[in-house]
Amino acid sequence: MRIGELSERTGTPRRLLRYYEEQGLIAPGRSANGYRAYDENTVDRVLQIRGLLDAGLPTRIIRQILPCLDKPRVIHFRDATPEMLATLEQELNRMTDRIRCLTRNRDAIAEYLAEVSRHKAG
Amino acid sequence: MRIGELSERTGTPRRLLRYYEEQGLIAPGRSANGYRAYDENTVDRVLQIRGLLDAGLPTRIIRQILPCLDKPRVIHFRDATPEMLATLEQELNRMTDRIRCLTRNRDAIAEYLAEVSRHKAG
DNA sequence: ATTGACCTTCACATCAATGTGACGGTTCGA
DNA sequence: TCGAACCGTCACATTGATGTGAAGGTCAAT
Repeated sequence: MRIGELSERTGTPRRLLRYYEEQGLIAPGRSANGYRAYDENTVDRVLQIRGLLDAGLPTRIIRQILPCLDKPRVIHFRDATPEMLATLEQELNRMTDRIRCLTRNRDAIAEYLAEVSRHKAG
Repeated sequence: MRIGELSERTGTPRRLLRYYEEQGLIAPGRSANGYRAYDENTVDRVLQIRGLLDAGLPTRIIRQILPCLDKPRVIHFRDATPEMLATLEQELNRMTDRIRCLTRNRDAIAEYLAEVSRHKAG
């Protein structure tokens, strides 16, 4: 598919699709006329990228973790350098921290809303 | 305490502590000489702010949700306008989305690391 | 063949979070 | 009283993610 369709299907401005490519997050082919050619699973990948960006990860990190998330999992042991593994472990920890923080605060908001609605009902 | 101590105890540059204040996230008093005076629980508040920022929330949103998270919970019903409640609910949903995304990807990284280490061991 | 809806690259603009440093006042200990 | 280590404001710079628009190529339908 071309960039317009991908943009529509992912709700992502074309500008950003090109930006993600520039950042090495996606790598579309090119058709004869020079247009970018995306395959079907790029849709999911873009959504995944956007989710991670929205969760505070910078493109630099996303670029590093994306290859580990491909299904079916194929491990390129060239890439699995000790530094890379250390980075991954560190990011994994940061993600866990984020999850904790988000969960705690989300639950607090939920409690607040529950209490407000209890008040209105009571 | 003054800004230096708060900075050290939260690992946050002074510049940012002033920025958070400018954004209405913290509101220190002032001592006679004009120095900012923070009380003890500002430490936790700053850590909470940093966590939320790191998880992708903008200061604008953090400013809105912080008052709902104060313990002990005191609901200022002036603030609980329908629009405010709608915003909170929406942010709650976005946070849930983020948690889902982070959890999924974190688990995938964990699996990847497990597989690599299985390979090294095997 | 022209129009309109695509696509391309390039470049400058914006916004939020953060870095950095200038310049000056305060406090405290040697 | 001097210097070091704080603090204050102000302001300009940077970085990453994004907005926007110009100038031009491609292609399908009329």
